Amino acid sequence: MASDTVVVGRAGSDRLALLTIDRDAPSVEIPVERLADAIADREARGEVRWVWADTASIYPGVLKAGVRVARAWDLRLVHGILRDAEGVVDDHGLRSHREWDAGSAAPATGDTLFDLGDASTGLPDSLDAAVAEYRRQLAAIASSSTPGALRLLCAAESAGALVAAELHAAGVPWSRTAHEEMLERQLGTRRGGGLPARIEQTAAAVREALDDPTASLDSQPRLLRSLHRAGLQVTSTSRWELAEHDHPVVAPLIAYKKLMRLYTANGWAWMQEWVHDDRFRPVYVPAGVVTGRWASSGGGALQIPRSLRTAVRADPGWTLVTADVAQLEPRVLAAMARDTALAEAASGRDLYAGIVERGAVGSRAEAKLAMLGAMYGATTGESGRLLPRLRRTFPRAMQLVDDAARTGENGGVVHTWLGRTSPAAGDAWQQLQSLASDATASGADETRARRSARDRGRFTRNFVVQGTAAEWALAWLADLRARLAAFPPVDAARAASASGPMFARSPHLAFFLHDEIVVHTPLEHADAVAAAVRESAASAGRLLFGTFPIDFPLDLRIGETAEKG
DNA sequence: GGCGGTTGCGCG
DNA sequence: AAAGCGCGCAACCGCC
Repeated sequence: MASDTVVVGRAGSDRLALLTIDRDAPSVEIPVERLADAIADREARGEVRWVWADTASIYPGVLKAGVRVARAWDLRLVHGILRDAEGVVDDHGLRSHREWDAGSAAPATGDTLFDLGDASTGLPDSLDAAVAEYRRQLAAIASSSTPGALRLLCAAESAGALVAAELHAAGVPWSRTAHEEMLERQLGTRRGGGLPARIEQTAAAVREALDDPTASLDSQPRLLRSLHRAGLQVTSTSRWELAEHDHPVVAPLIAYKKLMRLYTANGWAWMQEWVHDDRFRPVYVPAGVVTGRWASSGGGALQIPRSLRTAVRADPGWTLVTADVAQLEPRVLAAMARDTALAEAASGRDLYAGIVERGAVGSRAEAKLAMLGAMYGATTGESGRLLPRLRRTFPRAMQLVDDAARTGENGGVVHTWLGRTSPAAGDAWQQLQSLASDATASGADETRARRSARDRGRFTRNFVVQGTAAEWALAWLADLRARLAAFPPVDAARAASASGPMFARSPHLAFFLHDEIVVHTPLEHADAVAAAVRESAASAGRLLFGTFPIDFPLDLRIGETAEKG
């Protein structure tokens, strides 16, 4: 049961090469279509870490064959981390190998078979190239100032890439019926050609209030002119500004915008394009955000309105375990800063209530506003006004974010708890700053430079918190994924077949959004899954922050729909 | 008719 | 019109 590392590369147009690098053995060549079998064989014999160029290109085909891997190392994603990592002093040549900077070869649908990178992405695909890059990465980590943390980050990032592919393969169980009922209830009946009934009615009410039967409601410039003609002196057509005016057009116009948003973003056309076989299969993009958060492409997976969660429905005989972390970012901040006062305020309850109890501010709403302001860099308004009180009560936490902001304003880089480093200031930014410090600089130059410095400070301020929260979430996902894999499969007769061959008979992750997960599980496993979700959250906290007393309480529900109860 | 910029709004 | 971070997407607009 010794642990092995197997590097996968290409050995020709239709052959792959597998090399077990910890052993003195030659590489093995197999036809591309044998990869899933080879992986299944090797996984059955003991613990193994698969090293490959790009999980998003290779793993979907493996899953489609009903095979899963326990551990992987994604050379593309790890390269991105180490290339920028401040703690990597001697990079062992890694940074000069720019060919690993190429984007993923994964198509939006993710259903190519075993495509190990190709000419269109520029990612290297030979076994030799993969082995060489893997060795550079290990050496770079080993010689860094924080090898343990970086190794953890790279492993978590790679595990996340596995989860992303698995989430797409399994999909979110989706009820077209529930979705359609919701659309009809909100938008009215669909009519051939034109807009749904309630949208038409609301549009008519807007035109009536404007006393303009032909007013265009979908073109911002034209709508703005119509509003001006009707005596409403707004500078934009946004809901926030409209809501501040008392005029008969305001209510119907806001209603119209809301309905149109639902219709265009998540209406019947969206369902037609993105929901197939009772599953919504978004494409997740690990590390798609500079902070390390995931992005998504296609389907707007990370922007599904909460009102649509009612369409997320378990298969018959199955249920959903939905969990989100309460106030993840301020908790992460407390642990990073070793701010025991903030950690105590967060302990075992609503963190904002804890802040009120400590007397920093008067109400929960104020506590939330102040804390968000501290992490986002508010300077004005209510939020900015409350900040000094937070600074007095939680000086260590506030100093951490203030330091990050100052570093960014001065052109420096910051890093997350595990060592993901923010991008360096660009040439344009540097030029703007040096221009402003020149003797001949105008007042306008100085203002612009100062503003862009502040902008950058707010970015680095938030980077450390958002990025570390993303690391905690990766650890949570990776740990939970392993726990779910240990559940016994249910009878084939009870299979959720639309979840694909790999997940049809076992509890599986179905959705992930920054600090929230949904697990689709056979009914009889629901309680055990809920326990696993809680245990993995606690485990993630220990993995990142050791014995520092910070907890990560979950808001957890078990039920057939993922709607917040 | 394709393409990038702008506006507005959904999510955390 | 957000104030104060990070995203993706639809629709429109002006331009080539």
